[in-house]
Amino acid sequence: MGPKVKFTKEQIIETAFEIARTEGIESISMRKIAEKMGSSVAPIYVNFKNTDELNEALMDKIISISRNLLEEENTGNPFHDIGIASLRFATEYSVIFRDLVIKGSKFMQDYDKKMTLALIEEMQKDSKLTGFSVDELKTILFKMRVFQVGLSVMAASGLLPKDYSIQEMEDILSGTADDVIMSAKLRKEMQ
Amino acid sequence: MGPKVKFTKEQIIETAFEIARTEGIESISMRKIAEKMGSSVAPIYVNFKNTDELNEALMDKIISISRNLLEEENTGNPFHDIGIASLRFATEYSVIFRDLVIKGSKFMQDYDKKMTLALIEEMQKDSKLTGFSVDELKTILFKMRVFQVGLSVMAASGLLPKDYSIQEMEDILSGTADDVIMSAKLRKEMQ
DNA sequence: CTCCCTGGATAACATACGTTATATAATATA
DNA sequence: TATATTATATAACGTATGTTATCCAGGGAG
Repeated sequence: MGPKVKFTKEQIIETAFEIARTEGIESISMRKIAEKMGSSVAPIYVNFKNTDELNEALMDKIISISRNLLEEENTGNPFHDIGIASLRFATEYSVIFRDLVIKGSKFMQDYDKKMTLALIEEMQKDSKLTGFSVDELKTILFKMRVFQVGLSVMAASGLLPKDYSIQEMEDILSGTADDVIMSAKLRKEMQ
Repeated sequence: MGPKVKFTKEQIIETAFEIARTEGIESISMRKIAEKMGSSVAPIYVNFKNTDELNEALMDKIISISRNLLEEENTGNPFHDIGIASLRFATEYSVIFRDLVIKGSKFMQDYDKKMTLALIEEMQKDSKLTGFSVDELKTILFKMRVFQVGLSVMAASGLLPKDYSIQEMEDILSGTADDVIMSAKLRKEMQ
């Protein structure tokens, strides 16, 4: 064998993530990672074939973090949980969140698609939502997704009032959900 | 005098804009502009002191475009007009829109601040909105801004269903506006 | 103890960038 | 026509990037 390993794969990814978190994904560079670790670029190329491979590993870490955030929310209402998890990601990792938004980001698209189906099923079990057709549920869900994306983007881009807390975001999010649902019910009754 | 001018300031800005529109603001470079114009970088440096000055001119053009889009909407309902103009910008110049969203972008923040005041005044004249306090109007406006940002971002990031038209966006936008207003009225009556 | 494998450092190559110094050529004016 | 002006081209400098070839040194296998 050879000398002791001083710089692990995990340490490299963690360092890359730290740069992404503070300066943005685009400003990651091999030399910058190396400098931050106190090494040369050699250990990076031992662990990763090239930049693409490192970026893939970084995306895996980001996905895993967002998954953890979701699992930490456990009200049993996935509708609510996903909204809060997304808001937390957008506020705690705002730079990365904005980077992902620009990218067109398969990340966002996949995340979205995967959730939609599960959510519709959950909505059908919700007592507040009985009596709606699947199409009506889809419309409600879509409106809420739009609102949640808007709130997340505004949070990550400094477009919210100063000191707007996660709690306030949560309130306005569920408040708007109520608006949408209440109005849908009214429209149904008027028919 | 000297030889005829072959590359004007406007042509340079237009070329930079074209690169921004297709590849993103970040991927503008002096050499790329020059190549696209079929010139060297010299004409650019005659017309602009440096990259910063060119970027300023580019932002001016972007602002002017967004202003034009707004002026093309003329229903007299600024609430509606701003929403549609923003949606059109987000769809027609999606790459630039996303770039501006990331940037934290004074552009968005200024745009936002400037509009809020004018909008509140307009809302007070709206017959559908009589009886609301200023605070209630602010909440309604805020919810609509969030929804509109969300819809614009989703449009620009390919998160909407395929072939989702501007008309459909317009419908869901005004539909949600109705939801929010109707619910606010209901809550008021219940008090 | 010696050899060899391998993690790491160093430095180079190629590329792309902003910027600038210099050269060239075209044109209006004297 | 000659000259001064100036729009443009060319090429260089300095910097940052990804990638790779080469060298060094430490530690287990024989």
